[in-house]
Amino acid sequence: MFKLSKTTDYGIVLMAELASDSSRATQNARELAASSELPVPMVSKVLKVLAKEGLLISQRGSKGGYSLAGEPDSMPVSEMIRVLEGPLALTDCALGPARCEHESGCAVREPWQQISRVVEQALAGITLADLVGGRVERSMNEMTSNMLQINRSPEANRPPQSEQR
Amino acid sequence: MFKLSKTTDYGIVLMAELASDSSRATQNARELAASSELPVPMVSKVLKVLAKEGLLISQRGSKGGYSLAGEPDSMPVSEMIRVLEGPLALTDCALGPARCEHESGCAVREPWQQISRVVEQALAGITLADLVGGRVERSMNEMTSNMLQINRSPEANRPPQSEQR
DNA sequence: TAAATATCGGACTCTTTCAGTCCTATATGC
DNA sequence: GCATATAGGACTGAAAGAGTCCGATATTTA
Repeated sequence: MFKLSKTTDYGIVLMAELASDSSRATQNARELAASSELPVPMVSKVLKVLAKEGLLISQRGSKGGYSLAGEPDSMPVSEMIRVLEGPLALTDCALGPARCEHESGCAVREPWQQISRVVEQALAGITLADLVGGRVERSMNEMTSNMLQINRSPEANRPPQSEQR
Repeated sequence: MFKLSKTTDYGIVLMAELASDSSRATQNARELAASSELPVPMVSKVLKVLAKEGLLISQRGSKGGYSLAGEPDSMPVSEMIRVLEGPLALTDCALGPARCEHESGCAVREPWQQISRVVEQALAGITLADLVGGRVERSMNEMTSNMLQINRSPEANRPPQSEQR
């Protein structure tokens, strides 16, 4: 149905939970499960992934737990999605060349790659700080109107720049 | 893995196939399967959905087949995705209120709704004509830079964190 | 009218992914 | 040493995905 997995959903909720209460820099899985009203084993599983991928710092043993590995405003949503969900690609062939067996016949391969990249950039422009600060709505509306306005321009001259990452 | 289903992928390829060859306004499932190198039963299944949803016009009987229901430049990608994939919602709670059982506790519900909407708008800004005309890349790059510029508002000034492993 | 050709509307199967649980090993604080 | 955490798996049931197939209906052509 073109939606994120629950794992990713939970992961971002948990990150937001950690970011929203700076008085408790480190919280363990049980505490986070309680405050987010999510099942403990699932929370534990997600936190492990986030720690392994470097978005959280884990502390073992008694008095242990998890804390953010960086500042919320330097943690883009696209990064959380990437580590929990895998690389963003709207279709298989958007993952790169030689992924699609119908190379020659497919006319929409390159557009898909571009579109995937745009979605990723949109998600890269929103950080954890935006989520907990409620700043998303305003910037989103401006963003949207600008996007539509630009894409509705029928003819324009192509700037020969291609941005790769 | 946060990607579209093959059904949707096929559907857009088929729409593009129909849009790219205006000399044959109507093509049947077998012809479209041949030109797109996709299995016939699957192509047939997808075309049925697109016709039922009003994106294609179907003609039964001998000499029958499918044709576009409108002009390619008035067929946004978001619409094709919606009819084949269902309503776009990155998470369950983005589908609307009363979808999430953790209403009071969840701090990121509204941001998710906004983010979903932005992704949808991004996809609404690209039409079938863009796909077959290869116009996507140019407008996409402009769009992206504008989105990022806008979102980099007041206090959030930082280079995007790019974490490689 | 009869035959050939297409779509229409399902049901159906097989496979893969998802969501969630559970267990053992290891590290840490007191 | 013991209680408490995370680390890293394996494991299961449920659900969605991908693809096939069949009978019914509509249309063209001979």
